[in-house]
Amino acid sequence: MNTLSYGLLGLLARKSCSGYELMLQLQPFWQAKHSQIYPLLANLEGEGYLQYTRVEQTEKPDKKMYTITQKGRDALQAWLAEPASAPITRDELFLKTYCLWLTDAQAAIALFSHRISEYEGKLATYQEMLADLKAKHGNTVEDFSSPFFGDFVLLHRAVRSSKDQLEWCQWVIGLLHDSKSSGRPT
Amino acid sequence: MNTLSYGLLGLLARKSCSGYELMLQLQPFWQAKHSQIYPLLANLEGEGYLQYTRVEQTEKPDKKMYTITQKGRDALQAWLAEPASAPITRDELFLKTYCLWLTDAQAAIALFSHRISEYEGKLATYQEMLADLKAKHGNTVEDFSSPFFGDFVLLHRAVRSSKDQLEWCQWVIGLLHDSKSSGRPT
DNA sequence: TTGTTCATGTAATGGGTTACATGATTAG
DNA sequence: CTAATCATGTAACCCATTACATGAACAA
Repeated sequence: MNTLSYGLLGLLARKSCSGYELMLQLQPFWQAKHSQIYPLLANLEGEGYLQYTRVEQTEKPDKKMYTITQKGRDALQAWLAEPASAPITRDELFLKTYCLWLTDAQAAIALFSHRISEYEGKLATYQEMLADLKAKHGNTVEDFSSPFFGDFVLLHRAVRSSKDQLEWCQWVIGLLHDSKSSGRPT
Repeated sequence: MNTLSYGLLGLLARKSCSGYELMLQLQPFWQAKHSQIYPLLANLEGEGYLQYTRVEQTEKPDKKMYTITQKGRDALQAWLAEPASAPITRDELFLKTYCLWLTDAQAAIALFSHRISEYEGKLATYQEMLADLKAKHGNTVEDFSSPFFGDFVLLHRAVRSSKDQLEWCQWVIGLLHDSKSSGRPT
């Protein structure tokens, strides 16, 4: 059982979903393509952690609705009791930053500007999601026995780290401008 | 050519190193085991991006010192001109946070406390590294044509995001305490 | 008519970890 | 005596992405 499998169980512990829906819900906090999810679901079903029923739809393809079993819930509980392993971050921008001295100021600024425009969009999305959550479940988000508590703190994390990354990029660009004008007079 | 290969070229553009040294230097910003690095180095050497000489040592095993070639430098330059792809983060704590409602307050607090103690150590390490860098190269760190500029901004990033993660964990623990005492009176 | 959403799957390939393998020196 | 550091490599496996495959509805 790998981490993504537990992630799928965690989503299904809230409500039954199709593989496609699971993929969409998972996106913000764990990247995974459908080609990885479908085989895992089949496997989890084979091992008795999930069950599914085929739902026929008109005007849309049929889908498989997966439901967690008691065995699945037990496995989730056991996993939750263990400490989370350290996060893995792989950011190409870190490696490029390490090589900045090999390039010129314009190219360097372009690298960080590109990252800024990427993250401005992400930040806006997370902020909207957080506002929606507060509007709909404002009274329950701070009660940790509600599933919305998890959503609430995760969205806070996403907003926070997006802002942090943006600020860092802007700070670096500022340094690059200073270095360009004072360090190398025309 | 994958991202890690460019990372290795980036390290070797500063100074010649053995595979073992590359592995150690890479750790803080890109996780990679020696079993991944050695074959990549052999491949880069075969393609003409690197050269190596065997260095015999007394009291220590022999090592291969790799040096970047002009072809390697050209490849690095071309890679630097392209925008960095979006970072990938996989944090098991996110998935467990999503499932917090399934567990009790003590277990939840334990999860975040564990993460805090992990990151307190990391933060201290990064802060030390940054202090050392400033002590040794204080005058050059803000000149982007110096390799120390890259080190400087990367260490800033590491310190920043460690702090951000710690603050988030502490904030969540605060909410968990509040929820425990006010939401569920004894 | 071209692209997007919904919906599921398999196959091939690439990226990354764990385990296997060796061997000397040094610190606890 | 055991573990860690230095030093290199291979093999097996797992995890993840890209590409292949199908097909209907709907919007630009």
